[in-house]
Amino acid sequence: MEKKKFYITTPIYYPSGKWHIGTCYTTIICDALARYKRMQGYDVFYLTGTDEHGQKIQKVAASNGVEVKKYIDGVVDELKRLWKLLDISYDKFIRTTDEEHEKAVQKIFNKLYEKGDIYKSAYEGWYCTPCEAFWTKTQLVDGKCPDCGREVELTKEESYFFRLSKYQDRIQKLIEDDKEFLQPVTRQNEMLNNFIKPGLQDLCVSRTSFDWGIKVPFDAKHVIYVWIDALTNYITALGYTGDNDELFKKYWPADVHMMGKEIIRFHSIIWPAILMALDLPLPKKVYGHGWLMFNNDKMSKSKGNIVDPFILCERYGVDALRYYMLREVPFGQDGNFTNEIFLKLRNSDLANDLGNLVSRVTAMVSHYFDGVIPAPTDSQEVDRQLIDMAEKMYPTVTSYMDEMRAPEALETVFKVIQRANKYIDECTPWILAKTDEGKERLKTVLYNLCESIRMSAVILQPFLTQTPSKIFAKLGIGEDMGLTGFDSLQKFGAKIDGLKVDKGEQLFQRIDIAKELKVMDDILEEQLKKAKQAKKEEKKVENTVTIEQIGIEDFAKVQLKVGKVLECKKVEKADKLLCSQIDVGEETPRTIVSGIAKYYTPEEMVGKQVIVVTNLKPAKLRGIESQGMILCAEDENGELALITPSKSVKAGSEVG
RNA sequence: CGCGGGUUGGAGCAGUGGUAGCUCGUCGGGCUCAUAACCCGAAGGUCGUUGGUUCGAAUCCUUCACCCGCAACCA
Repeated sequence: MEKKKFYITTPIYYPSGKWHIGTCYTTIICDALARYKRMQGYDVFYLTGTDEHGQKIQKVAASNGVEVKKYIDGVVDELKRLWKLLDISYDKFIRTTDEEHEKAVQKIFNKLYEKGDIYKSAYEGWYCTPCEAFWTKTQLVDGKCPDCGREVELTKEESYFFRLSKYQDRIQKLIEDDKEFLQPVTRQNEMLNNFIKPGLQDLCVSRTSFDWGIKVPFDAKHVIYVWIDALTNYITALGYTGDNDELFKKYWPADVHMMGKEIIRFHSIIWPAILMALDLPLPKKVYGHGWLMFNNDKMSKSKGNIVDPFILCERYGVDALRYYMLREVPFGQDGNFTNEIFLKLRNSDLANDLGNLVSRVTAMVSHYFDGVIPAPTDSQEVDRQLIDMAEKMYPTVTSYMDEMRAPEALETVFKVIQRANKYIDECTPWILAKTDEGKERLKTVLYNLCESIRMSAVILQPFLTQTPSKIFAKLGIGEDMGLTGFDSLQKFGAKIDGLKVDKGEQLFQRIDIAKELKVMDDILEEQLKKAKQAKKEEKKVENTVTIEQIGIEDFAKVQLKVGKVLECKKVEKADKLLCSQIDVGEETPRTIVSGIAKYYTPEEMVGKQVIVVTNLKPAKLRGIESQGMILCAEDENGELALITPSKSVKAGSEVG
């Protein structure tokens, strides 16, 4: 009989900067799932890769003064090194710059074009410059902007569009009817209410504003935009439209697309629509997991609040990191990463519970039976509980893993490990060892312990990649003995007696948490400094490269005046906007809307002197016309600070 | 009233109508095989607020407050 297949994917990552621990999270979950399924006998295909096109990459590479492909190659090499370090068992690593992929994307684009699902059009809209909005003819009121009532301009910009609207009904039905498709369920309503029900717009799938991408096959001016370029990797990686599409025939549709919650929208709406247009089966599941926060703050490259996974692995081991990721982030919710919890978890679960259990058991086998695992002789009621738990472990873990609940799966295993520790106390081997009668009983006790450890190690293999084999080595179990596969978990009582244990080194050294925390803080601080430095450099480059010098006559075009805030209130339904009445020395005060509500309260604003750009074209913001702009300084974190004259100056005074 | 989620012992969470539970931390005890580990016990909560339904509400309905996502907005 042919093996059942299992196709699992991570998103393809964007190589615009350094890799961090959040990137590892998705990939490690997928890896555990992939390994789990392999051990269950599935024919698994695990895909990951990188999304390498787009304007941003082009820019980043330019600011580093490197050729684009060269720059990406460097970052991708680093990523592959990271996956190697973390024992990621992917079957294929796809890059959107792979020739195969590029060809396939062009074919797909063609196909959709021929079918009529991609069409060339223009933003044949009437553009209202102040509102920065396109309107269709029917939306116009008396031929003018429905928002601000001003003249609009007929603008045309050519683009290719994907007929997403055509698939609206099918997508809605998919999400409403197939409860398995989008997980977790809470996301289903979010998608339906926010995006699908309001109506899906056709999607612009080409750009002319940059050229780092795959060309539209029949119109070289246009570059294919991310939707069709990136999402299709899941099928092009299998050879779809290629010379050899055996993999595609075998593995598609995907069993799981795993991803962070920020991109489920694209995977649950756009991607299925593309597949529908191609007449291909849809993936069985799109799973959006939560984010891994760092100290309850969103991880971000620019903030520099990232823990370098290379450092973590080096200092504390791959398994410690894998364990954290798989154990700590609950189903469908955000998890939190802190150095302290990381170290505590490593100490308590891995060192104290698991490591120490293995130590004490192997030590006893060595002391009392010359290192040879004894055969069990009798069975008592106390043994029952331990054996029961060990036997139930595999079915329980399986049912959790089927729902992708690694935290609960691991919890199940560690319950057995804890039970084994308790079992030792209940049986008091050190007392048994003192009498002949006791020693007979001790054989059974130690056998039971060794067998529990073996079973736990077997089941831990998809999660931890180093520890289980170390445990097998300690128990004298070789790979070819048939004692390390899932089939050996059906029954407690494998033939391990007679094997020679080797106490060897501790599995996990305990860590002095206070001391290590300090070390990590220092490392982090170092990183922060570097991040800031890098940011500065970037700014410098920007300033010298992209900002051209202007003459005084250009500057004179901008009219700046001192204004005094008379009134200020929040703009309803907008959490960034404040609306102020500002006296700039004119007859009536001006109404100015600014995006500073996060940093200033209306009360604070009143009475303040500010610098106002007075000859800026008015713009309508949230329905209020803003007649100018208040100047603010913005730091690298995006924090805003008002610019104020250092002395009180008459309202309306010129600035310049 | 844009959509959705949340508010439970010091911390992090589980618990959808019937004696309030888990992990960590704290305190006390036990043990010595083991990595100062392991095992046992205790303290600690009027389950955000208001009103209601019910024999009975953390759980259902209602009021308000605060927090967090997403969306919008950010000249």
